[in-house]
Amino acid sequence: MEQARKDLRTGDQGGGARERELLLLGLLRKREMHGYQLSEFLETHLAMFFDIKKATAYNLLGKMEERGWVSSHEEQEGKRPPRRVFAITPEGEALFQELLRAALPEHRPAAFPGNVPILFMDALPPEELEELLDQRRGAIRERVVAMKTHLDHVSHPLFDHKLLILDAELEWVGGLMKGLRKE
Amino acid sequence: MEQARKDLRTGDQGGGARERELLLLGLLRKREMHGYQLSEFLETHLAMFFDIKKATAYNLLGKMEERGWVSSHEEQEGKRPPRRVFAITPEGEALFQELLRAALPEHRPAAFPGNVPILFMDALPPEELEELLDQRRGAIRERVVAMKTHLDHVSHPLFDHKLLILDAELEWVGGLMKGLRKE
DNA sequence: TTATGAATAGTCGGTATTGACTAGTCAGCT
DNA sequence: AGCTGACTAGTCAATACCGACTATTCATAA
Repeated sequence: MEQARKDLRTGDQGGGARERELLLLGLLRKREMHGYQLSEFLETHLAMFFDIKKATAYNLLGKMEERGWVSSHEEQEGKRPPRRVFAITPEGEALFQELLRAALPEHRPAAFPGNVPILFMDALPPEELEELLDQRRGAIRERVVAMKTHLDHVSHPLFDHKLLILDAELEWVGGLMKGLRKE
Repeated sequence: MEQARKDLRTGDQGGGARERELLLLGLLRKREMHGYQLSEFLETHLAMFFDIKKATAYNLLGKMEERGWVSSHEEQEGKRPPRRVFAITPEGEALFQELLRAALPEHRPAAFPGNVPILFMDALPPEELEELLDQRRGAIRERVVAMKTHLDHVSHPLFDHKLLILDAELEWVGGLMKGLRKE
């Protein structure tokens, strides 16, 4: 009897970095770009929301080209070093549509690694704890301010999202501190 | 002139998986445990909040032992395969204190990879988009329900946090849908 | 003109992380 | 007494990800 085909999903990642591909495809959809342009955009406009580094973008673009979702051609401008311009292919567009419709209705619970220390609050004396939590609140407030400064210029649902989340965290830390004082 | 010492931070990670170490140290602080026990605990009690897999836990424990923050000894129970019991050392306790005080006042902005598709909402016809967003709302609501069921039994600040975040996201998706209908 | 620094366009080596696998033990059923 | 599935206790190969580095060109100023 044959072994059931090894469920070897390696090299075809099991749904992990799916959004990153959606992101790159979506950006290439608006206009073709070279890798550097893409990663610049990621770092200057999207870094607040999503964390993809240059090297990762190049890596993904390479893989997506192998799979036929994007194509690339060299382009020379003056004497600058030649650059590879990436564009989305029809197969890429199809995948984009598919990924988009799959991702939109789903809810991926966010990770808050910053909350680990909350598990161990009881290891600190209450006064010190209160002081530290107050500092945390201050840090969140600073982010809100920084965010609102941006908001004057650009408005986007993702900004609103970030603000709502920050508000929620602010309220939460406040609640923690109140809880401390009562005991 | 000597080159300024290479800023080679490899092998001494630059503040990335810091929280994972704090987490493991904090758990070992309450009582010593063998690796399997630890990873069981992570998967059954903490998976909702933090995402560490078994293999990662073992890996970290190994490294932390090398560095002297935890110690381990073999233990045999009946005929079961022997297991390594990990305990925190005084140096580990000192590190724990340090990491805790460093992490508590900081705010690490959370990543929401699930929001990538929001960037490309305009690629879909409004009716379909509304339908998909409605499904997303449903998915969030289900999580709230699941969460509240838990809350009857255990109460913990981390639960409250999760609920506040879910509420915020619910409100946000609602807002998105309202925005759609107005145009 | 030549040094200095910023921008352009990427590559590469190394670590972190994990899915899948191994291998022994126990409990219950037949 | 033999079989099956669940539990225990980990290991390992393979990928994902990124910090740091290389190398070229352009702007500018001394």
